[in-house]
Amino acid sequence: MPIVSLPDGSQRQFDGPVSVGEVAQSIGPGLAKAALAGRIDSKLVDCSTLIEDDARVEIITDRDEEGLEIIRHSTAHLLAQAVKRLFPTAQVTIGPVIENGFYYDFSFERPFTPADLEAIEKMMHELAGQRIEVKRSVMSRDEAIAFFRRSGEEYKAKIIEDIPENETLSLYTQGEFTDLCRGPHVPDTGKLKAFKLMKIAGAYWRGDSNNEMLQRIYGTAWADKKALKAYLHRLEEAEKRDHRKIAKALDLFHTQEEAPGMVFWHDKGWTVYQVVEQYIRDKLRKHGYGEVRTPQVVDRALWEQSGHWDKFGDMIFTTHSEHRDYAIKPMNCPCHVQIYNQGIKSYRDLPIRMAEFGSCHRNEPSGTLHGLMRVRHFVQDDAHIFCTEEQIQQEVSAFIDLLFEVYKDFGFDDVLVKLSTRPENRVGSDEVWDKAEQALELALNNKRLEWDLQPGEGAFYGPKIEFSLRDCLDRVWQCGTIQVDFSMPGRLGASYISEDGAKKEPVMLHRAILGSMERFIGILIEHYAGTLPAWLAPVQVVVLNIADRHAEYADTVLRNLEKQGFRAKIDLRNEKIGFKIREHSMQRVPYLLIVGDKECETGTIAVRTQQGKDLGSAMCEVFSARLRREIERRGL
RNA sequence: GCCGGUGUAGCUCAGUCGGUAGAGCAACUGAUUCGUAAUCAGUAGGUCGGCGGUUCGAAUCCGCCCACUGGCUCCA
Repeated sequence: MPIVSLPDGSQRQFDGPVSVGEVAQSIGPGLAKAALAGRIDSKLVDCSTLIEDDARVEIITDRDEEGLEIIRHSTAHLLAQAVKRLFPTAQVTIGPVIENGFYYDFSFERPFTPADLEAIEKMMHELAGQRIEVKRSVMSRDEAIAFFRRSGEEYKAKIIEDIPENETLSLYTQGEFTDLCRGPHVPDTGKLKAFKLMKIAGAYWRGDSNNEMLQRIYGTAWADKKALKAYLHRLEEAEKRDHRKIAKALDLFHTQEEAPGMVFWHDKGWTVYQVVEQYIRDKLRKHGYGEVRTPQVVDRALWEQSGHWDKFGDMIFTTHSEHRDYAIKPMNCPCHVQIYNQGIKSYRDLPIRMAEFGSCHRNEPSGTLHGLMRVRHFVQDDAHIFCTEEQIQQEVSAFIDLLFEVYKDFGFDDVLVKLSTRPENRVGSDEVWDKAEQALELALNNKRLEWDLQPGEGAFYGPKIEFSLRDCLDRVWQCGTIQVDFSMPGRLGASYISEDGAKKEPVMLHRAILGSMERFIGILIEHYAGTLPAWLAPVQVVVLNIADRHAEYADTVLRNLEKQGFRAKIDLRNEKIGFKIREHSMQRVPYLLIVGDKECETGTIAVRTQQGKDLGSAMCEVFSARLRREIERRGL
C-alpha cells in the first residue's frame, strides 16, 4: 500500500505496487501523456518502474533538464536501431548524450556517406512515428555477454566484459533492437519528435589512437521542433562569426598552402595584433615584469636538457648548419633560464619576472590545424617568474589579479578556472609534486575562486591552473595558465644563493594570460563578431566627403584626428554618400564622419556610429574627446 | 597523425550524361558631384589545387600528392 508524495506536497495512496506512469495517469491524462520518466527518492527511473513502498515521486517531462537528456539518450538508441535496420552488419558500440545532442559510434565495413545519413534520419522518423514501446529488462553480466556475442555485437560484449562480475545489467529493447543501457529511457519512440543528424566523423575505439577507428554519427535532439529550429539558428549565427570568414571580409590576415599553420598578417590585422601586444606590454611593466628577447634557433641540446626533446621531439622543427643540429624554439622557457643564469643570483634578486613575446614554432599534426586557433607559428604573452618556494603563493595570487584585470578590459567576465594535477608521465619526485599542487590549490582558495579539478592533466614538469573564457556564444576557450615548475631550473643549472649562504634552485612559474596572440585575436574576432570596440579597431574613424568641393575640409579633419593619434582614414572617392557609408559600415569602422556644405560652413562634422546611429553635428574637439574616453574605457 | 568532406575568376558560388567555362559582387574605363547601408553603361578577367592515368576528348572518371575543413587523438 505505497503512499506517494508528490513535489507539490500532496500525497496519494495506492492499493498495491504502482508504476510511475500510473501515478502520472492518476494525476491527469495530460501529464501521463507528457511523462518521459520518473524520479523516485532522487533516483531517475523509467515510467514502467514499479513503486512498491512509500516514496517521493516526481514525473519527468520534456520541461525538465533531465527530460531533455533522456530524450537525447533515447534518440541515440533510435539512431542505432535505424542504422541496424538499414545496415545489419554494422556493430553498435556506445552512444552517449553530449551538449545539445548525442552521438553513436558504429563499426562498419565502409564509411557512411551523407546520403546514408539522410536515409538513416528518414528511418529514424519512421520508427519514431511507429511509437515503438521501449522495454527494460535485466540480465546477469555473463548472460549479457553471451547475448551480444550471439547477436554479433563484439564491441558491446567487450564493454560488458569490463563491468565487474555479479552485476546485473539493464537492457532496453525497442522492436528488434536491444541495447545495453543504464537508462532511463522514454516509454516509446513516439516521444522523440525533434531531432536531426548533424555530421559523420571518425572516432577511435575507446578514445585511444592506437585502436581502430569507428564511425561516429552526431545528432541533436530537442523537446520540440521550435527548440530544434532555435538551436539550428544559433549554429548559423555562430558560423557567421567564424574568424576565418570575418578575417577575409575585413582584410585582417590570410593563410596559404606554402605555409600551413602560419599566418600572413595584413596591415589591418597586424594593427589589431600590435594594439593587443602593446596593451599587454604596458600591463606587464606596471606589474613588475621585465621584457627580454631570445633567439629562435638554438642548439637542440638545450631542449634535450630541459626534457622537451624526449616528450615532444617529433613536434620540434629543426635545422642544421656546419654539423650542428638546431631546434626552432617551441617555447621560450629554456632561453629564459639562460638569461637568468648570467651572473650569480641572490635571494634578494627574487622574484625575477621575465616576459617575452617570442616567436615559437611547433610542428602540430596537420589534422589539428584550425584557422588562428591552432597554428604552427605563434607568439604567447609569455613570462617566467623565478622565485623561492615561499614566494609561490604570493606570485600566483598577484598573477590571478592581473589576469582578471586584463580579461575585463577585453570584455570577458565569465572565466572558468581549472586545476590540473600530476600526469602519469612526469618528471620530479612525488614530494615535489605534493608541494606544487598544494601551493596552487591554496592560492585559488585564498582568492575564493570556484574551480574544477582535472586529475592527471598537468604538464610533465608540474601542475597548472588554467583559465578559460566563455564568449558571447557560450563557447569556452582556454587562454590563461600558470604552471609551477620545480624541475627545469635544476635541469638547466639555475640557482641562487639563499639567506644562509647555501646554493638553492629557484622555482619557475610559467604563465600566460592571453595564451597565443594568434588564438586570442581569433577569439576576439568571434566574440565581437568582427565589430571590435574602438580601442581595438584597426581603423577607428573614416572621414567621408559628400562632393569633391568638400575634400579640402575633409582632409583638415583627417589630419587633425591623425595628429591626436587616432587611427583615421579618408574616403574622397566620387561615390554617393550612401555607397561609401555602406562600405565602411561593412568594414566595421566605429565612427564615420561626414562632411558636406553644412559642416564646411560651420566647421563641424556629422558623426555616424557603426550601429547606424546618427549622432548629429559636433565640433571636432567634442568628438575627439568622446572617442578618447571610449578608447580609454576599453572593455565594453 | 587517423576517418569523412571540400578545392572552379580577387570574393561568394553554379557548371546536367565526359564534348572544351558561367553568374553576382569586386576590378578597370566612361558618365554622374550626389546628405546617412548598393548610380548607370561598357570592358577585361580562369593551366578548374598539383602530378600522373583512362579516353578521339577530362573541371567532370581513376590513382597519388598538397592544402583547407568537420570530427577523433594530441597540445610543452
